Amino acid sequence: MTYRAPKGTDDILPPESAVWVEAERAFLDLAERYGYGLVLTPMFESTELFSRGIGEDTEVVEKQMYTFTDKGGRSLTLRPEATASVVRAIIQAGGVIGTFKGSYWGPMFRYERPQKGRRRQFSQAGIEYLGEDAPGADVEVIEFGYRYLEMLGVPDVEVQLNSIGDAADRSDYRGELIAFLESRRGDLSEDAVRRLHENPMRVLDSKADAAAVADAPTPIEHLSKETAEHFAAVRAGLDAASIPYRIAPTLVRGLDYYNRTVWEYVPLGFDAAQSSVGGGGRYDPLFEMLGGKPTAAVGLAMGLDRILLAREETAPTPALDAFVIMVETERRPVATVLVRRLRDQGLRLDMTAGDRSVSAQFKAADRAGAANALVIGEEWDQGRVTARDLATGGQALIAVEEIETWLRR
RNA sequence: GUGGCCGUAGCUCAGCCUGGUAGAGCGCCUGGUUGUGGUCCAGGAGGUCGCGGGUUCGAACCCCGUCGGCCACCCCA
Repeated sequence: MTYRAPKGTDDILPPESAVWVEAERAFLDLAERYGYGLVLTPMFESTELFSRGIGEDTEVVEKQMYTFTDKGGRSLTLRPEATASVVRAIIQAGGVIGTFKGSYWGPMFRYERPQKGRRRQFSQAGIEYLGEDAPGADVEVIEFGYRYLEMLGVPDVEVQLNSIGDAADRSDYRGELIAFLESRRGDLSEDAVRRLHENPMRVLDSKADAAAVADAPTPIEHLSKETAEHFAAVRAGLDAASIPYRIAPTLVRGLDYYNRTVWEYVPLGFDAAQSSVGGGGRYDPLFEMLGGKPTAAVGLAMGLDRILLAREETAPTPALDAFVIMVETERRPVATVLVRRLRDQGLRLDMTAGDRSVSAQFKAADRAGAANALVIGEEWDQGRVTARDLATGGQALIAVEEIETWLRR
C-alpha cells in the first residue's frame, strides 16, 4: 500500500456513491421548494472569520482548525462549518434587504481523532433564514430539517429543543450556574472544572458530568418575558405543523453565536456515540460579531455522513437501464448509434468499448449493474433486437422502435 | 489530546497462547457453453504476514519502537 486517503477522510466509490447523489438532489430540491437559493462560498476563509464568529475558546477554534499560511503570508483556514462564511458573504454583498433565505452543501474540515460519525473531512448541508426575527422562521427551519430526514428515510427522529435565551438573560443566569457548579466542584470532571468559568453552560452538555449537574439551574428557567414568549410561539408553531419534539433543558450548543432557540435531530435507533445528525439555532448576534448591521438569523446544519449511517439500508437500484450486446463485431456502428439515441431519450445505456465475446459482454452487463440487455445480431436485419431482463432471465424479440417503451415498462 | 481493540491473498478473517513447509470462505481468471450474464461443475492465478529493529539455529507467532485502522472519552454535524 503506497498511498492511502489521509486519516479521517473517505473515498466514496460507485455504487455506494449513488446514495450521496440521491441525498444531494433531495436536499437541493427541498431547499428550492422552501424558497432557499444555493449560496456557494470558498472552502477556505481568513482564520479570523472563524475565531471571531465561532468563538475564541470553543473546542472547534482552539484545537480543530486546519489552518495554514499561504504564499502571501495570509492565515487561512479550511472551513469547519459554513454559517460564518454565508454571513460574511451576505455582509460583503451589502447586507440583508428584507429577508434572505440561503442554502449550502459541501465538505467541512475539522482536525479530530476519527470515530464513527466523525471524520476530518465531512459533509454538511444547511439553510440560513436571515433578516427575520419572528418565531415562524425558527419553526420553518426546524420543520425543514425534519422533512429532509423524513425524505431520506431516517427512522425515529427526535427533535430535541431548548432555549438558551438572549445575552441579557444569560448574564444573570451565568452567575447562578457558576455558583451551583462551584458548590459541586468535587463531583465534576477535570474538563468541567477547567470550563467552569470560561464557558459554564457547556458543562450541562457533558456526558461525564450528567449526574453531577442533574439539578443544576437551566437556561430555559431564566428567560426574560420576551424570550419566553418567543419560545412559546416556536412551540405552538411546531405543534401546529405536527413536528414532534422533546424539551431538552441541558441542550446547549458549542458555537458562541447562538441565542434563543437551539435544537438537534437525534435518530433514536442510531447506534453511535455521535448520535446527533443535525442541529441548528437562532444566531442573532453573529452579524454584529462579524462587523455587519444587526440582523436576525436562524439556521441549521445537517451532517450528511451521519444521516447516511443512520439510514436504513435500501436495496441498490440498477445503475443502467440497458447494456447493448453485439453478436458480430460488424454490428458495432449500429449499436453505437442505438446507444446514443437511447441516451438522448434520457435512458442510461452502456456497451463495451472493445470487441468481446457475447458471454463476456453479458458478464460486463451484469457487473455494470444493468437492468436489461439488448442483443444485436441477425434479428437486427429484420428490424428487431433481443431484449433480456437480467433479473428474471425472461427475454423477447422486440421491434427497434419499441425499445424505449419496453425499457420504461 | 487520552484510552481500549486490531493490522496475514482484491475483500472478510483463521493461524500467534505453546517459534519449525502460508490457510479458509467470498471475489478474480480459464474451461464445460464460439448468441446468454447471474446459478452449477472442474481447473488455476494471487501473499516482502503494515513497517523498522531485537531475541533465536530458525519469527506471521516472542520483545521494543513506529505508522495505520476501528471504537470510546473529549467535542460536535
